[in-house]
Amino acid sequence: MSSAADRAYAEIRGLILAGDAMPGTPLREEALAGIVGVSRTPVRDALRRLEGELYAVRTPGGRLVVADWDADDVAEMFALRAMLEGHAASRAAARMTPQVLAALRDSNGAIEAAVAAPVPDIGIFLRENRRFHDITIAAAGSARLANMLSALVEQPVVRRTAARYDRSDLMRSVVEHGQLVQAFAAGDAEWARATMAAHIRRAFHAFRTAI
Amino acid sequence: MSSAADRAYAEIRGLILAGDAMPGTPLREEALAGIVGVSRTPVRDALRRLEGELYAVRTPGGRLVVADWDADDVAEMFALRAMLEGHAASRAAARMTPQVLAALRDSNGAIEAAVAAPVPDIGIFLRENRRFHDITIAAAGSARLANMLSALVEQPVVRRTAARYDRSDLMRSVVEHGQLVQAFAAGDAEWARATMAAHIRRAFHAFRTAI
DNA sequence: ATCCGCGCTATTGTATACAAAATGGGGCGC
DNA sequence: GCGCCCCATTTTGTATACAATAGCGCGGAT
Repeated sequence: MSSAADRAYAEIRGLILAGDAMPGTPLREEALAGIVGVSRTPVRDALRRLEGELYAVRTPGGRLVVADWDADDVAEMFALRAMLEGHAASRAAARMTPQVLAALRDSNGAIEAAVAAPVPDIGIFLRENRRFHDITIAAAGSARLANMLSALVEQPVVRRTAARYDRSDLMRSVVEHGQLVQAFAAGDAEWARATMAAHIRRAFHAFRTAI
Repeated sequence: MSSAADRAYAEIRGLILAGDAMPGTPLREEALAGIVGVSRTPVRDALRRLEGELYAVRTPGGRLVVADWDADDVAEMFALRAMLEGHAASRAAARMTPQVLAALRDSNGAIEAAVAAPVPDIGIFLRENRRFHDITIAAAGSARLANMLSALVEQPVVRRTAARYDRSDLMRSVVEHGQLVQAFAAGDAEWARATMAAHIRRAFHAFRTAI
């Protein structure tokens, strides 16, 4: 895979998500090339991807600036994610295999262990939470769906939310994942869909109160 | 906007959708550059966009080939479109204005006229149908939603379906659009969502029987 | 005869040079 | 003083040259 373009993508995306590049900040190719340490060509590739994922928007004159995520857009992202990931859960339930089910149980077990520790390990929680959802999306068996969701799963948003969770909040995630596993085990697509949608909408409201 | 890159995008996309480039056909940058009459640089831009929209997929070695749309993927596209465009209709209903409503009525009036003509004009039908849906998506006021739907609205798929419509099929679209307008006029988001979802799922089955 | 390894070729990735276009500022006219 | 137009500078778009890498075929050994 293309190393320079990928590094540029990751680094510029990082700048945006970390808040180092505020909304409205112009994304100048040459300046970014200097920062990343590559030429303009891979930077352009990265910017085009970021534009496609709406991390950047184009001014009338063709210049790119960091996109502004207002509260409405965040709400819309959660709504879309609830819909699409609910759909993914539905498909996954219909295609569930013992191996995938075991992987999901393993992931949720790791989350539970991290939460049950004397000092809950947020790092493990985030990593395994991500893995749980990735496994579900992969189990849905739709490349298109996975592609759409990839632009929607904002790890930093999840992180900021999780950082403020107390133990009972974290445990609620474990319980909800457990409910999802039950729905998957039963092969009940609608149960899985509804549970996933509820899980994500709860996360949305946790996020809202967190900020 | 960038003329060469856009022409390359449109032309390569056209090759894929027209069936001139069958699934699995390698998309070689230099060859495409020759066809379009530009250099590799804008062709690369176009290919990256097409890759993001899953018109092309990447082989393990980094080469791009035309993606294969099997029946399952088409079904999934319609399912996603029903979900997302239903959501768009819901949002549009909540944000409806007299101006947008008038534009939608105007569009559907044009469709009805085209269908009612002694020889139904499929060209006008397709153009105005597209406009009707575009107005709805724009009225939803979500750039992210519009962005996702743009990769999902396969005009050629619609075209192949519409080409086999008889007058009663075409008229059914007019009726369904009329129902949507009613839901919009009432500002009933859930009515609009359900009507749009039903409209698209009917189109899906029309497509299935057409092929 | 088949399988492995080597090297060649085709293809993509990256850098740079050049062209075109847009923004911003300064000066001119009203 | 205000507004507008034009030019300089900055920034993006495109082309080309070069580098790296994957694929593939050939030849040899077992």
